[in-house]
Amino acid sequence: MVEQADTLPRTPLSRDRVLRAAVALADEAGIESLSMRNLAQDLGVVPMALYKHVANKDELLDGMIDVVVGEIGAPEPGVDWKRAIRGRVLSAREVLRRHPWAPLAIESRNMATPAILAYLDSMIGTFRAGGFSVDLTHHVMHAMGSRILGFSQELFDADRSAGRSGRADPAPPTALPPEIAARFPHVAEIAMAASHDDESVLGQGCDDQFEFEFALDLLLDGIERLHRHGWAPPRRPG
Amino acid sequence: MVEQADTLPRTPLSRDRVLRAAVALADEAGIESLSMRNLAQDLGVVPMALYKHVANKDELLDGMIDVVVGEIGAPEPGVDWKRAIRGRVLSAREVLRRHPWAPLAIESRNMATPAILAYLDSMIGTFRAGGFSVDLTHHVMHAMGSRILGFSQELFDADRSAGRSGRADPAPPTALPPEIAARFPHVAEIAMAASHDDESVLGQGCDDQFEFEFALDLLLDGIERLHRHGWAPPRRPG
DNA sequence: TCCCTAGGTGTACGGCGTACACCTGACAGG
DNA sequence: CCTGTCAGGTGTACGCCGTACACCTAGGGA
Repeated sequence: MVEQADTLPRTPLSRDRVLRAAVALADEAGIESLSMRNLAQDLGVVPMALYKHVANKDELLDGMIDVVVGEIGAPEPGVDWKRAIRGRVLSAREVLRRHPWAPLAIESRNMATPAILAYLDSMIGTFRAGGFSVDLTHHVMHAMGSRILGFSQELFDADRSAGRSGRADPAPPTALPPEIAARFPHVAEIAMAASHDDESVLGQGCDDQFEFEFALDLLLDGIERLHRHGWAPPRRPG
Repeated sequence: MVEQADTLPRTPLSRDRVLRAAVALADEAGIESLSMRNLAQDLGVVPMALYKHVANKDELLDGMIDVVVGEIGAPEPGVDWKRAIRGRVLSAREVLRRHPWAPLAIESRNMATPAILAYLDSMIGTFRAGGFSVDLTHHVMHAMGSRILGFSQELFDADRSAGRSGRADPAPPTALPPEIAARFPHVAEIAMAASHDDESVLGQGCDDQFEFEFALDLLLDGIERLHRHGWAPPRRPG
């Protein structure tokens, strides 16, 4: 109770302060406790005040996701692609362990936030720099799914977004906006290649079924190999 | 408008009718339109009537998941493990394409529903019958994640449930209840093996980090092999 | 006949997101 | 110094949500 008279000016709200408080609240009390009202109370402010800094709760969630994804460190330079990807994914996982609500939040949204695009772009860049073709990079990104973000989930699964607003969702498959394509060149490259004939944006122009089977067979082949080579568990500390 | 006078007795409600109507509503209008009120209206009944058949909305969701998972066909008998798993997963995926809301619903819940356990048990049984050790089966199930249910997600990820109710969640790691163990012997076997020293139930007694890295390395090794062998895209129709 | 019970009803409560009108204090231009 | 503007915090209110609780009602066994 070091708080002095209520006349002293509280640090003024800002989008950043709102987002950080929201992340903290979700971390501590669980995502289901994150209501505009609770968040406002934490900030010592009336609920409607938040709407001067975020458009609505969905945008708040997007902002929170960006805060979290922004915590994932940059890739260590000068290492081979495999080590780079591995290290980055494990670091992403570490971040998400601090924000257990984040995976579900990420999955339940469109996930085209700037921070996520930047992260994916850098991941794609790592594969490309390792000599992967655009096609193989594309499939491999699908195969890793959200594991690339430290958990597991199909990225860009058209079905998922359909699940949120009925099967209709006749939103036109708008092409990647130019300013996005400019900022995330590797994402753009893959989006281009995937839309080779008619379709466009990620998740629309690429063959979901193909991607799924590609990942599935990659896993099954790996599993078969382990099996045939007589895989045995490493000694666990005991 | 073939409906006759409002005196004629509507088909009486039943848990099954409620669940099926809920699935239909979620399929058609999206999961976010599934409210007890909307569902009741669809059934020509007052909202509170539903509570005579489901305890609450969470239980309703669990029931819906079971309906969906129950739609996944049985494995075709007499084929090798790889073909069996592959076929079953693709059939699961097909089912989930009809219920796009289901993956998120499954992930957001505890997913210990009977139908899911039965499905997993049968999958585990397929691996075991193919000669996989208990350990390898365990890791491989983790590696496939929810892809085994036709989409992607870590099964039994302790972090995920923690995300729902704060980090506390001091729910005791209750051992697999005997009646469950009896009904799902393969699940029980893996749970047993995973709790070799002290911990118990799935997701508690197994080393999350180990499982994650196992899956990650399985993927990376597979990817590396594709890369080294000069993978090229199959000819696409067009 | 009477009562029990399964199952549908009606009302009400507290919480949610947020539209909209309002206030207020800092600051720029005259 | 006055005054208009406007960013940003406030208060009220609306329509949703899940669901507790008391109630009614029809059918069926004792």
